[in-house]
Amino acid sequence: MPRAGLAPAAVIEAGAALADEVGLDNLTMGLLAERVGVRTPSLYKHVDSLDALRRGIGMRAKAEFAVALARAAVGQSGAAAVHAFADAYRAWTLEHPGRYAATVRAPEPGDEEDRQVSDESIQILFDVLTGLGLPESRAIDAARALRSSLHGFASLEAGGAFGLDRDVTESYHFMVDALIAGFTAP
Amino acid sequence: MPRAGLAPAAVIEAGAALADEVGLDNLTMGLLAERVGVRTPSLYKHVDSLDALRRGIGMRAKAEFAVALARAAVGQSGAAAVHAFADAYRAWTLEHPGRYAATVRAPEPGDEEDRQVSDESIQILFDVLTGLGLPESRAIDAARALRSSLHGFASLEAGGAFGLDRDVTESYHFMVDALIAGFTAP
DNA sequence: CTCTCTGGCTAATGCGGTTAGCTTATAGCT
DNA sequence: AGCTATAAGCTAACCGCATTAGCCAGAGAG
Repeated sequence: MPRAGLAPAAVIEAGAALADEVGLDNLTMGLLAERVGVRTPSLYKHVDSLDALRRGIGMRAKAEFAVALARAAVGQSGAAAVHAFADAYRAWTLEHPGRYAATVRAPEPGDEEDRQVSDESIQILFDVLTGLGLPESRAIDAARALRSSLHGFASLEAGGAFGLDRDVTESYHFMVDALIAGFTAP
Repeated sequence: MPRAGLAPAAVIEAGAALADEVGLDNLTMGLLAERVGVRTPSLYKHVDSLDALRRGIGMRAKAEFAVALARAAVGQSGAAAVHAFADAYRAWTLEHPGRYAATVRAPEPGDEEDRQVSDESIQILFDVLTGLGLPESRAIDAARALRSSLHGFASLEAGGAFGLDRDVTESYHFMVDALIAGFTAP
């Protein structure tokens, strides 16, 4: 009987791809096993549990997401950097809905590895916002506001909550513009 | 053997309360059955399925949420109305996390009853925003933006994503202020 | 070539949702 | 009050999915 030649990283990667296709909530050990050409129990030789699989997908996704965000914002400054960041944010979530859902889970308390990866995107967000010239005391507020808005928009869009005909991309740009204007207002 | 005297509405209500306690995702037929003092299969005399239960909780919650929002905003106008709306939004979600999670699910296509209840909150949101004197063409954009931001904030806060010490309520007010300023900016 | 380690498999457990089919409390009628 | 039909509850059973136990063989190290 030939081996499938799996490795934990390959299982996580396949899981991430599958999550994008069927949704993180519908990701099942049986489905993933079929995808990688193996029987369900064999997966446990590579991942500890379904929960561990989700954590692995989440950490991998957080790292990929941070790279995409950084690449988009690099070389830009001020409002343009914020827009580039926001556009990359939305594009990535639309392209990788399953991965994105996995990135939303906050790390378990004490999970240093996860916390570190999670902080990467936050750091980029901070860097982008400091380019707006915000006073130090408002940086955290602005970061929370922008993150909430982008996440909420992505979450609602993915859930099909924007029924009206009006162009969704335009609404997105309007929101980001409004936030930038509000951040830098007197 | 005495009857428990259940009714569908009572089951939904108990389910909503239980969802607030354990989280919508952890709401189980067995748990709810125990709560209402009945064996699991007996629940099916009152609700068609777990999914139907969630729909019922969602519709009930949407109606309650709309009432809370309307009550908060009534009699106010302009920015004050928006703040009252936003504060009521956050307070309600913190108080009813399970119910709130149930309100997020978009209605199934063709589910008129659900769609109608879902539209109530949206309508209140529109009414509050028109008080800002927005041009008609921007009303939808602003509604989407505010909803996204409030939902995203609530969602992240519930998920424990705001780790830093900085006061969360202040960040929330900052976000709402920024949006209002941005909406009404030139 | 052999030994060991490890990935893969089958069988089995347990939980959660759901269905089938029986039993009887209770409402409504006479 | 007695009779009956309906419907609420119950037990038994099924199915899907996560997970564990224990066996077997492929592949690399020597």
